[in-house]
Amino acid sequence: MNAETDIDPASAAATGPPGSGPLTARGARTRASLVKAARALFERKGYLDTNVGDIAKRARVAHGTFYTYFSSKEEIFGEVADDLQHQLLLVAEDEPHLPPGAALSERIERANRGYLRGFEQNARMMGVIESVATFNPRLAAIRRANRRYFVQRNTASIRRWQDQGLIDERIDPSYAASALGSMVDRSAYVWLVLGEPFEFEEAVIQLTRLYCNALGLRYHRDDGADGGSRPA
Amino acid sequence: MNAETDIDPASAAATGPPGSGPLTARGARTRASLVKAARALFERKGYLDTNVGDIAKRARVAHGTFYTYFSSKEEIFGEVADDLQHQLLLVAEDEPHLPPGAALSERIERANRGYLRGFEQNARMMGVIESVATFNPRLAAIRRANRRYFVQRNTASIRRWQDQGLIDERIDPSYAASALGSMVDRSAYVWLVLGEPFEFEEAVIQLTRLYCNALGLRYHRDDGADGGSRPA
Amino acid sequence: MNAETDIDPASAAATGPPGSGPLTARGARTRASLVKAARALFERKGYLDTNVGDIAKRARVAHGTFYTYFSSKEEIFGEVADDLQHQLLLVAEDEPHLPPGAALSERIERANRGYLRGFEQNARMMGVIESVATFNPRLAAIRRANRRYFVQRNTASIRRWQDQGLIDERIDPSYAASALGSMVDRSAYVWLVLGEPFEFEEAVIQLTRLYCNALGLRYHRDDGADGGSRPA
Amino acid sequence: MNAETDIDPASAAATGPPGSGPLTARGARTRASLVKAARALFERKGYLDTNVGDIAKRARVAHGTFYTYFSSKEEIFGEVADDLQHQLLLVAEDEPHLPPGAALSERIERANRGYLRGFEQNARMMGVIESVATFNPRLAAIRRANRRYFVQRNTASIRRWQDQGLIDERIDPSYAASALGSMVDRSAYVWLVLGEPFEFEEAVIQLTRLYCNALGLRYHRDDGADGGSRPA
DNA sequence: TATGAATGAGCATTCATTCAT
DNA sequence: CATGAATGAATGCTCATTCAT
Repeated sequence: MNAETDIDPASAAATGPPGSGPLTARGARTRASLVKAARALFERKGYLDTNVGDIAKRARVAHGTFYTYFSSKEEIFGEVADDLQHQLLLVAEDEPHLPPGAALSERIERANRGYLRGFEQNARMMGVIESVATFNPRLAAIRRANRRYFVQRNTASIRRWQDQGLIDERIDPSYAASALGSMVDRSAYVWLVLGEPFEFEEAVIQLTRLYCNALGLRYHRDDGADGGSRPA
Repeated sequence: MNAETDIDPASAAATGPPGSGPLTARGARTRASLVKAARALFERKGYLDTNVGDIAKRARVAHGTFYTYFSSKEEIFGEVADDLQHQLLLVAEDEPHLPPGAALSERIERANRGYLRGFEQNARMMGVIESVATFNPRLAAIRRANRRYFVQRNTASIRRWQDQGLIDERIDPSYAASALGSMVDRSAYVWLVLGEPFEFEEAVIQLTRLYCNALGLRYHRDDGADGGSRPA
Repeated sequence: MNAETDIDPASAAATGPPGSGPLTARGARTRASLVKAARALFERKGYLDTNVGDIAKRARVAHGTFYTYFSSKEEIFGEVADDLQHQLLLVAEDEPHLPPGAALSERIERANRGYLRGFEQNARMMGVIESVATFNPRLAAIRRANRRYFVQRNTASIRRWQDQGLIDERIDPSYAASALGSMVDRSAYVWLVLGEPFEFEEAVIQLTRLYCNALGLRYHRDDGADGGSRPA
Repeated sequence: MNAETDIDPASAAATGPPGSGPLTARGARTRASLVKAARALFERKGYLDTNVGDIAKRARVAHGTFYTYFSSKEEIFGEVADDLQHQLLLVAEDEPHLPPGAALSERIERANRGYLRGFEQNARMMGVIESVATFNPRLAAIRRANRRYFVQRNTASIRRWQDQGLIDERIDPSYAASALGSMVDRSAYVWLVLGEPFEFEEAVIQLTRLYCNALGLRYHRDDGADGGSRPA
């Protein structure tokens, strides 16, 4: 639902010479160890303070070997970010499936939980990706495109719900999709990267409640109460 | 309302000798031109791509003169960010005042408009500040503290509104303050820094509607309708 | 980070090439010592085997200081080559002046002697310049332009001599200027750079004889003989 | 006549184990494709910008395979230069043979035409060889030896012609051989490598005229005129 | 023979900061 | 206060060559 952190999967695939080509088992091992080392260092020291020499050293290969597989620090960062994106999707899909007739609010809750869960498991790296996107034009562009995709998807959903009379008709779907996406995104960042204290399950519930309320959708948990979004 | 971008005003004042205030009028002028040059360059090229030499050159002073007034690039950046913070507050206060008995939703709308307005007038710099906060620990700490302050204030407000029976009682004030603050903050960033298309007034209205709805508060504009957050 | 390509209109104007700008006496000294060191190293080790670090070390300045005055190895090489060019002209002008009514052949001899003399005094560097011109497009372009200038000048002279009936009328002035220029140029290179054995005065005389003969011009030295370019 | 660009044929043959000749047909093919690829790249990008990896890639063999056949980039360059030398000689010999009693000037013209023709057909590579000879001591030494050989041969010819009373007796045979060789050599380079405009046949004629004139030898083309090298 | 992974020395360049004048 | 020269550590990247398979 909120995945503006995606790295365009195509970009990595399109990577030409250095990363492509046939790989022997040995080469695959070396490459993997470089990626692993890079991720560890990016997480610990951030993008700027990680240098290629460090990555190579940690992967126990010669400095020059790095360039057998990647043409720059930026490129290996893209790969790490890409890998992470896959993990995020997997985690989100791993959430227990809902019964066929599940309420809309339950589906929103599930999506929020999935997103937070994925973010939590990769919090350090998510923070670094966010950081890099603020000063690296290429990353920024990918992020923008990704965000656009998700916002459009959510815009369509919201519009459909409106047409079905499920939610507040005064809401503008695209603003709502954008702003509520920002809410979830940023909350995850604030809690998991900046370290603002929170409790996971409660966060999911509150986030979902705010989300549903905002749309004008009922959301009730564990009680028979109406749970209307208006007091009294 | 959303001002996690604040730079602690104390930080600049706390700096030691090299950053100490200028005494002569000439010194004041030099210092001001450095700050002005720095801001222009930070906006155009970002923090990383701006170097001290450029700042001095643009301010038409010798390279070394920079260090008469600032002990580092980081310090002058803090000052620029600080100046900007003042502007933001001034802009927010400049919003037309509401009549004494104005509705809560109107106050929220005013705050959102003020925040967006201020952000809009300094969008480039806001983007750069956000960026620097992602990789500079000192900036990040200041930002965290600032955000904490605003979230706590809003948490108190929300709690009070709950006590007064104005809003959804199932909402947790601190989560709501945090998440809704994130929504407004991040939306401003997405629209004004990342360039996602939006229209100012509509954005204010929609943001306010989502905000009020989320809290379970009525918000109606230009019509006599109930404006309840639930459809039908 | 990715904006080093920006050219700040103001800064560029103010900066100018690293080599320009105001120079204090100290700066002038440092710059001169860099140029001197560079020339010495270029002569001894050639262009490719001379690196910026060496130049700085020999000039007894920090590595980075080099870049206060020159933006690259290529640039300082250009300066050294330029200086040398001035020397060459000075040397050529230093040849004893001929009496007003001197014969054409004497003027050719004087020119050849002047050229060889200048080349001899800077033989090492002339060799290096020739070398660099073979693989550096910028140097090559300058050389081409330079050569064009001299060839055109000589073409004009030859044409004039032809009009005056002084030389072989079947000669094409531009081919002659080009080819005879090549002869003198290359001979100097072969003798003074490649080390092919020769004796200075004899070389001047023989070169001039071949030159005059080629043009169909009489050239006699120190004797009353006819000195016609044809035997018997 | 002018072939200072020769690469000593012995040099390649003298190379040790790594460069030893291929034994199998397959090896011969691999080796040949490496040489072909190398020549293509040297011509297109010059010596310095061509790297072993590129050569191997273009020859469609593994990087390491290169070293099965050549011990260094320098060595394969020597081989390419050597091959070219053979071509040059073949081209020169391919010039139509002269009748038994042909005039000296005709023989000179034929030699010049052959040299220019060969040079023209391999201009790019000739330029690269010239370039490499300026910074590679080994190539330079080979070139010097080669040039010495041709100059000596021409010196002997000129001396013989002098003894036969065919040419200017005041000419020093070795200076003349050297300088006139330089003239032809360098003219070919200037026209065909540096791109100075010229027309092939006219160039041959003018070069030959200058050459003959310089020696004090008659040279007339297509007319019964005397063609004396002196006006009037 | 062939492969292609691995090596690691080498180098130009940047830039925040210091310091002598 | 101002100047601008000087510093030198830091780092990404190249590429000829070796080596294990």
